[in-house]
Amino acid sequence: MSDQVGNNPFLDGLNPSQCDAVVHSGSPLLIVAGAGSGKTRVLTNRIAYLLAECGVAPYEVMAITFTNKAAGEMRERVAALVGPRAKSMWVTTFHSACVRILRQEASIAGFSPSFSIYDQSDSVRLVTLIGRDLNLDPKRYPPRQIAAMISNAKNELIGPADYTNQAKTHIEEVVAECYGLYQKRLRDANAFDFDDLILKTVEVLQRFPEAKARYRSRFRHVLVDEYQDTNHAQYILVRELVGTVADGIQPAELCVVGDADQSIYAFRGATIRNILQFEEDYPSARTILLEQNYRSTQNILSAANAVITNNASRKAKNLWSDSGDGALITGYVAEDERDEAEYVMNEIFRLQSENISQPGDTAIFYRTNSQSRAFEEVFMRNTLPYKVVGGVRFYERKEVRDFLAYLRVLANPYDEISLRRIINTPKRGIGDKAIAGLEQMGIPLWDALLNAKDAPDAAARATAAIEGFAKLMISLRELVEANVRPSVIAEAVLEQSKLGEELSDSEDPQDEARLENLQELVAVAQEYEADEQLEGEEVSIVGFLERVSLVADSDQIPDGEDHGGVVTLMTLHTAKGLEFPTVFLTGMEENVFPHSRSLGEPSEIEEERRLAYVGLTRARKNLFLSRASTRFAFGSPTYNSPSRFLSEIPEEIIQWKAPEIRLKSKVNPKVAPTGKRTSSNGPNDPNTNLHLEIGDRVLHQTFGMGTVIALSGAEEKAEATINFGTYGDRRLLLRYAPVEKI
DNA sequence: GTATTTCGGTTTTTT
DNA sequence: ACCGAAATAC
Repeated sequence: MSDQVGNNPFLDGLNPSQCDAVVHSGSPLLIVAGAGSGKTRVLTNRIAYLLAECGVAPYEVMAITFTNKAAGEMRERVAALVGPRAKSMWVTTFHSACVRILRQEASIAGFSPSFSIYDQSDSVRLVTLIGRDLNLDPKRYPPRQIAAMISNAKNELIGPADYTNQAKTHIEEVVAECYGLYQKRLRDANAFDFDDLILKTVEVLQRFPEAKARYRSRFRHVLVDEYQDTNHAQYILVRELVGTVADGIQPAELCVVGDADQSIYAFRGATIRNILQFEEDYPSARTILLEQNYRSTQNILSAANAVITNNASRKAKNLWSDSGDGALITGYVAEDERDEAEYVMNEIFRLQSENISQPGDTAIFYRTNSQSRAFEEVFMRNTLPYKVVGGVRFYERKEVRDFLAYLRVLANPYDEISLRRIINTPKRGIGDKAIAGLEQMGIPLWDALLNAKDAPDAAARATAAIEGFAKLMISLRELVEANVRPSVIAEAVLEQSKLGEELSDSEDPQDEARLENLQELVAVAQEYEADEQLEGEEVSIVGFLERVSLVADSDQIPDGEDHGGVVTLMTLHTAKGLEFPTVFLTGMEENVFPHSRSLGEPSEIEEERRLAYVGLTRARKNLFLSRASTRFAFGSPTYNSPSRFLSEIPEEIIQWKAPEIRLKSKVNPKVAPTGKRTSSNGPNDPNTNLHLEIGDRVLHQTFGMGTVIALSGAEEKAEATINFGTYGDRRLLLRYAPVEKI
C-alpha cells in the first residue's frame, strides 16, 4: 500500500489514515472523522480514486450528503479530479435521491410522478384540517404536536397500523387515528411529506424486487456523509441500497463518514446508534480514525476538546493540530444583546483595520434564529454588510407560498392543501361557506370546483366566483399541458391570478418588497431552466417545484472563499460542516445556550454540548465568545447566568475583555423633552400640566407632529383627538399620552 | 364576505 | 415584541 501512497495523485498530500480511507476496498468502511480532519477531501479523493484506479464507472457511484450545497461542492471537486464524466454519478441529498427514485418507480408503485412535496407547515395544515373533522380541541391536541408525533413515527418506519397497535397513552390513540387519516389524505392529494420521501422509497424497494434490483445492480459504491445524522428510516434505506448476498447481487461497497461528537439532530430522529454500532451491523467493517485537525489552532481545539469531554456517553477521542497555539480565545460580557452586537461589530472593524481578518472571513453563530435581530439592527445602522442564513426563509414567506401553491395545483390539481390556499387568494369572494358547500359533495375539491353548480345550497354569487376561478385554473393548466416553460407559466400565474396586481395596487409599503419576491421567484425559475438546459435535462413545473421544495438553509450561504465579502450570520445547526477564519459564538448563557428546553434531560444537555463543540470547531484562527447579562425575551428583560460551556473551557486560554467605558447614550433628539413641563417626567408620569386647545400643534413620542382636532373630558379623563398625518387621527388620554405642546 | 381588533402562542434546532 | 389565527365589527 505504501507504494501507492507515494505515487498516486489522489493520495498526494494525505496523511496515512486518510490514504487508508481512500484506498480501502473489499468491506464496509466507517471513517470516524473528527472536526476539520479533511473528510470531504477524503471522500472526494476516494470517489476519484475509484473511478481512476479501480475501474469503477461513474454511474455506479452514489454519494449521499445532507445538503444540496455539500452535494454540489462534492460533485464539483470530483469533476475537477476526473473531468466531466463525473456527471452520471448520483451525488445528492437523501431527499433528492428519494424523489428521483419515487418518480422513476411511480408507475410500478401506483402513483402519479407529478406528486406534491409537503413541507412541515403543509403537514401541520393538513393535521389541522383532520383535527377539525374529528372535532378535536386544538388546545388539547395541538396540530403541531400531532404532526411532530406522526413525523417521529415515520422516521422509525412505523406505519399507521403499527402505530395504532402500539398506542398506549390517550394522546397516542388520538395520534393513531389522525395518522391513518393523514396518510389517506396525502394519498388522495397525491402528495408526500418530507418523511414520506424516505419511508415510501424504502417501501418501494422492499415491495418491488424488480425496482430494487435496478438500483442494486447499478450502484456498486454507496457513500454516506454525516452518517451520525441519519435516522432509522435513512439507515434502512442505506441498507436496502447496499443489499446483501441473499439478493443474488453482490452487495455494494459502503463507505460512511461521521463523527458522533457532531450529532446534533437527535430531535428529528437522528440516532447516534447508527454510527456507534456500525461494526455490529456490518461485522466485516473496517474503521479508520481521522484525528489530525487541519483547520484550527491548538487553543481552539483545546477549548473544544475540554467542552466535549464533559459528555459522559462518549467514546474518547482527541483532536490534535500541529499548527501552533495561535491567539487566545476572547471572551466578552455584554450588558444586553445590543451591546453584544456592537461589541461584535467593533471587533470585526478592528480585525479589518489591523489586517487580521476581513468581514467575509467572519461568521456569527447563535442558538436560535431570533437572536439574529439585534445583530441585524446594529449592522444595518452602521452599514456593516452581512447576510443572515435561514431564519424567515424566502420560501416560507406568505406571498411566495401562495404563488408556489398555484404552481403546485397546476402540476397536481388534487393537492388539496395548495388548492385551499389559493382558492380565495387573492380575495375573490369564495368564503368558508362556499368551500364547505364544495366539500359536502364528497368528491375531491378540484372535481367539486369543476361542478360548482351542483354543490348543495350554492349561492349564485359564490358559484359564479368559483366558476371564474375554475376557468382561470383550466386555462393555466393548458399551458402546463403544452409544455410551456416554468418561468413563462409563472409569469402567466402572476398576471392572471391578479396576485401581482393586488400587491402593486397596495398602499402598504411592504407589498412592494413582496412583489419583488414574486418576481425573484420568476427569476429562480429562469435560473432553473438555464441550469437544466446546460445539463441537457428536461424542464418542467414538477422539476422546478422539486428544486424549490428541497432547498436547505445552508444552500444560501454566499459562495466563494470570502462569502461575497459579507459577514455571515446563522444558527449553530446551519454552521455544521463549515469553517471560518473568524468566529463569534454569541449568547453564551444558560437558558439560551444550552437552551432552556434542553435543561431537563441529560441526553439533551449532551446534544447541546455537541452543538457547542460544532460551533467551537468551526473557527480556524480567531474565536470570540460572548454573553449578555440582560437579554430581552418575550418583550421583557431576562437575566441569565453564564453558560456552563464557558466554565468548561480552561481559564488560561480565554482572555476576558472588559466592556469599554461608554458615555451614557444620548436620547434621540426628536423625543427630547423641551423643558416646558414642571418636572422631567418618565413615560408613565401623569401628564397633568398639559392644556391643549383645538388647533394646537403637538409632538408625540411615536407618531411625531400632529394637530389637535377635538377635545373631550376634563382633568384626569381629558382626551384629545389628534391628527398625525400619515398615522391618521388618534384619540388619546392626555394623562398618559407621551405628547408635548409646541 | 371582508376588515379590524384582540388574543395567544411563540423561541429550539431543520431536510 | 411579533406574528398569525380567532373573535368581533362592519
